[in-house]
Amino acid sequence: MSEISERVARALDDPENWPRDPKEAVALQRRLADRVRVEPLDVDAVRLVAGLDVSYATDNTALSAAAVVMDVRTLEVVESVAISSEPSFPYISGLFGFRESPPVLEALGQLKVTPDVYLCDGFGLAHPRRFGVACHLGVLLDLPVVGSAKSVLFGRHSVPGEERGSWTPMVAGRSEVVPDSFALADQGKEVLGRVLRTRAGVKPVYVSVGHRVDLDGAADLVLRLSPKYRVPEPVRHADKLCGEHRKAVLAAKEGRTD
DNA sequence: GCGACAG
DNA sequence: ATCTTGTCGC
Repeated sequence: MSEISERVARALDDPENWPRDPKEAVALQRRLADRVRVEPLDVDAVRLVAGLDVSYATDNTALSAAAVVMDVRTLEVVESVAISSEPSFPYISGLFGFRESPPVLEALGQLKVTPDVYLCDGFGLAHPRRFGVACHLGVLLDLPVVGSAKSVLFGRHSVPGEERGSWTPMVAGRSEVVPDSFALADQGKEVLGRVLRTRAGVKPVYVSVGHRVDLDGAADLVLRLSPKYRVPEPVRHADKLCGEHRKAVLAAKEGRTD
């Protein structure tokens, strides 16, 4: 059994990790948020990154999760895993981790290789209680996790330049576009994440720390993983894989009428 | 009380 | 997230 499998099993098997209603979930987030650690990440030392994503059926009765491990330097897929399951928690903005983590953990448990860093399709610290899904997975596994989201949930920010690589800080506060977020950050406002232009002239992505990384390292990594498309490659591949997997499972089910 | 609200 | 055709632009 790999090192990841053991961590996954510990996380999934502990009933304390899986509240059955939103009220308990919020309370648990507040407790787990204290365990998040921000620390430097040497991106040059990173080799394998696992992109994570989940695809849901329209009727909300089925889902598929995928983990795609890529070599940061060559952007080649080293290993990919997809699993199917059923939703165990409703989608509630702010409680995303409770819905997304179980299937993602299940997929990670089947990995043979050991990624250096994990990349989530969602937020980390840029969250009302500083506990987005990237923090959630990071704390449950105590492994480095980065969050990269496609839209904003929480945080004020200005618009970065149009060229690839330009960015602006996201500071604490209700989601809103402000004239100059660098000025706000200089005023001592808590920096929660970074609005990063991964592709010239295209809507930016929102990067934040999940666990055991820092914002500079997280943004550096996301930019390196997005040489051509807006969404970083490992997440892009995981998105495609879990979508295909879910459809394949559905087709197989209908074919057998059981 | 009202509006906002990752995937 | 998912359901969907065409369409605008590099």
